[in-house]
Amino acid sequence: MVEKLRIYNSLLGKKETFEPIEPPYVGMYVCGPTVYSDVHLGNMRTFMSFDVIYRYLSYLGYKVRYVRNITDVGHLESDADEGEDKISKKARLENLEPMEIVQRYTTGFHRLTEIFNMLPPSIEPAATGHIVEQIGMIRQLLDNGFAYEVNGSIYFDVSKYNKDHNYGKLSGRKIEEMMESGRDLASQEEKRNTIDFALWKKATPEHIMRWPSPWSDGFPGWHLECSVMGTKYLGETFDIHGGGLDLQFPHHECEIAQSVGAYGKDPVRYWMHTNMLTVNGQKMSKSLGNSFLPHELFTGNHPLLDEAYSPMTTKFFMLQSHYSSTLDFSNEALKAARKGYKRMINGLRLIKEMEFAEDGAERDEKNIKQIEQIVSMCHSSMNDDFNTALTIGQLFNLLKKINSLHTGQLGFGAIGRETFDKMKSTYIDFVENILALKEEDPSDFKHLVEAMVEIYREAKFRKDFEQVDKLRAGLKANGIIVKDMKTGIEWAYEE
RNA sequence: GGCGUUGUGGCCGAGUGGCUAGGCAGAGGUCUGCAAAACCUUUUACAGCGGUUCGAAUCCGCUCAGCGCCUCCA
Repeated sequence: MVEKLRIYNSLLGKKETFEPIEPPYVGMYVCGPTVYSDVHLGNMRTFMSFDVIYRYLSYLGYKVRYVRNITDVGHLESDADEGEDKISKKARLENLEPMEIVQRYTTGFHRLTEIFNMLPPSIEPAATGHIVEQIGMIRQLLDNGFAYEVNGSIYFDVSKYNKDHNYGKLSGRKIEEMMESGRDLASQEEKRNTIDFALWKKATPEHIMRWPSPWSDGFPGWHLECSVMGTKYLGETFDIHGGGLDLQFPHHECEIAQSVGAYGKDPVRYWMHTNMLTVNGQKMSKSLGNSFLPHELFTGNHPLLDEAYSPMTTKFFMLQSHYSSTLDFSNEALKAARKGYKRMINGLRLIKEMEFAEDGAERDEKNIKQIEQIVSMCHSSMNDDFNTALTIGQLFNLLKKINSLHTGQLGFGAIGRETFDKMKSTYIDFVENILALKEEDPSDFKHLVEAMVEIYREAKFRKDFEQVDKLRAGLKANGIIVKDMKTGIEWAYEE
């Protein structure tokens, strides 16, 4: 491709040409889920977006190491109710071991990624597996004078850091303003400034998840795990760091401060943030109670849903917007997406079966040029900050040509073998490998069998034995046997 | 309150200083035993008011409305 990949970098607030630090290698870190409850659809949107980004980077030939963590340290619910963390709270409610909670929801999350046809990341590190490294980073920050200890807890000294560095450069904040607007909460008494954040918290007696450290039995601060694991697996400076827009501040801002404070280097070249999924214009979130669980969507079992929507319909719906735009959920939009998805998949089935056949049609330069242009637009759309929405539009344009070819309205000879091959590989690559949409079988195949058996009954009644034999053979070939019994005609699985 | 961000046709949703986004829905047509699919054509746009410009929905200003972050959050 002539055109180069451009990425919107949150750090600069503009798109820039993507240049990896050490091509062809690319390091990408994405903040993964906190596994104390089911991930909801909004969470999945982010992971799905980065799955497509991962796939497209690979498609371009980059060797991507994709790290997506699992946050399994129960961080504090909020600064207000200090002492209890999300995971141990959930464990207490459900009468389970904290790690049982972690295991359950991690497994659930993994199932979902498969259902949505996502690739596993290269490395999926857990925060609890990196306590030693986190303690190490805290030591480094203490040595460098950016952290201080109070009663066994360690805090990051933001104002000291800000003397020589710019705390707030990612989220566009000014430290003075934040210090004024900081909230007056009990847990902040230990901090020198309200904007300081915890690197290590001493555990209260009832806190279940705890580890020994030089300062106290306790647990690491939330922001630390990403800094530590990103550095460990991708280096002190790596290419891409992604996550939901709601992590931009304070989480990502703190990550930058920690890395710069510890290693003196900016950790990330390109910061990418995915926007929120909304319901009736409001952010979907667990705390607002307006979140959809994926299975609620798949079953239609939710007060706001008219009916069920399949995983691929959902995925298509999400990919029809750009990752950096908010996307609002509605039944109408989902229904429209379902039709669009099916149209696109029908096209995939067609083109996969289609082979070039010289039919003597006259070469049609206009059509060739159109197809070439659409193909190149597919690439340039993705190159333009992974614009899946535009890309899908182009694929539909390509689909028109495919369908015309299929119905004979456009001759193979008109476009020639070369253009045909390009069209075919582009459509398949983009739908199947980049957007990663796949065919969904109609779930109730039993209805199909029942319909066949009904035709069998009628043929038998007519004594059309040729038809009867054909139907029986067809079913048997698919592992279904027809049973002609005195009491009636039934079917069963072949034993 | 501070900082952002968004406002596109019946719905969803891209995009852009002048060149058809696309999907869904609607209308007409081709094809067809019927139906569907497919293909072709097609209607209703860029929140409001000003400004810059040969030309703006696209840039600037103001107004209105929504949303997000500032607290755990993808």
